[in-house]
Amino acid sequence: MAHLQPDQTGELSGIRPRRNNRRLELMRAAAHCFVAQGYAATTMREIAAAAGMQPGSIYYHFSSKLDLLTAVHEEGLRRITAATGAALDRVGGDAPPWERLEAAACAHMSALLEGDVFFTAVMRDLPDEDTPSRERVTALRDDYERIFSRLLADLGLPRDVDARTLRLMLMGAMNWAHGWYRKDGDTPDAIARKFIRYLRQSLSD
Amino acid sequence: MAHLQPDQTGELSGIRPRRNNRRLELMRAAAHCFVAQGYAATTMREIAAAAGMQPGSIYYHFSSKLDLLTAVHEEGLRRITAATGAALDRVGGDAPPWERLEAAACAHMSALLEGDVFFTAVMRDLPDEDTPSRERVTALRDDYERIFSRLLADLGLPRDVDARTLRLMLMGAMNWAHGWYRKDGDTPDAIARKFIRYLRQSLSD
DNA sequence: GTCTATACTTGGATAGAC
DNA sequence: GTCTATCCAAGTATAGAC
Repeated sequence: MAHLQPDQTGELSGIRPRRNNRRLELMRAAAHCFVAQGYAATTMREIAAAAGMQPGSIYYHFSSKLDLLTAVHEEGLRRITAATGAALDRVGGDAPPWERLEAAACAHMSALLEGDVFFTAVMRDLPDEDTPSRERVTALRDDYERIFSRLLADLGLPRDVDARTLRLMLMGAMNWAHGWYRKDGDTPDAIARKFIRYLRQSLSD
Repeated sequence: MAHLQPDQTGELSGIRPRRNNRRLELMRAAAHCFVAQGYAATTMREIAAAAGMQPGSIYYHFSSKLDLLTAVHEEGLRRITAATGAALDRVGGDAPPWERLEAAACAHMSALLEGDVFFTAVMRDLPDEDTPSRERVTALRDDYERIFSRLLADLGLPRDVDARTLRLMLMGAMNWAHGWYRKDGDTPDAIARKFIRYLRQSLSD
């Protein structure tokens, strides 16, 4: 009871930030590889090299490659949920609904395109192998998407607008951007604001 | 000269539809595997089994796994370009621009979600390995995307709308749909029409 | 054109020293 | 907690018969 729930990474919660230090480095190295080449194409040797350790050493921290992928996804989803929530807190609960949606979209795009690799890894390839751990990841995904569901519900959309399809449309547009985003073009925020603007006028009544 | 350009698949052009018959079956089997699991996770043995042949037999038709992927992508891009072009012909060159865009979006979504697997394989994972063949695939991709660029240019958008970002937004929304589409929900056409509608009013000036 | 058989390489994972 | 060494399975690709 004294320690609450010891966080798996020791980073988000701020509790015990130094313990299991290499575990998080390992996850970050893996996330980089997964983003660059995809999960299946990434080898444990590559991950080990990226983390500056020997392949065998990975298995002290993770029981399998799939276990490592799961950890990366959980971390990524936890972070993106926290980042978007923080952005919403910053803009305030009584800000206009479209402004709140824009804030969330900006947070999502910044995280996906310029933030930590954990976010990006989540969107690159979801673990399609049927594993017990997949349920947890799916649950976290659902939690995150619910943020956007609520924001859309608050817009007071016209009755002939299907909020679910609209949400999937927006999320698809955002997530696909990691395939074409270039650092010398629009910033993630600018892209997000354009997306919202292109939807806004037609639907705000 | 008599045969014009002998088509690589013998299917699209209508010339010599029976020759190299198994080659196309093989490509289709491979496309199925690539869509289901991704390129890297797919093995030559699986492809062979799906095509009803022995692993070694593949190499009579294709020199490598990457060669097979390239062929699948080229075929998919050739087909989606043809299908979208045909849909535009059907709706007519002097139809209203938004109607033409809708027709193209419907063709794209139908192809991606319910059409031949070749289309879908193209969107699942692009060949990121640097290979000479990648240039050809990229060129075909560019050709296809140019169709949408032209359609958007014809809309006569307000000056403060960035046509490129709008195109990428729409393409992202569409391509991401293959991750959430269910046969018991909206049809591909219905989804495409919603997407277009949610963009239309705000932007038609 | 397809098969069988197999060469050769790479990958995930383990064992045990330190 | 990390390393070295290694096992074993699985992968791509080839050779040659039919």
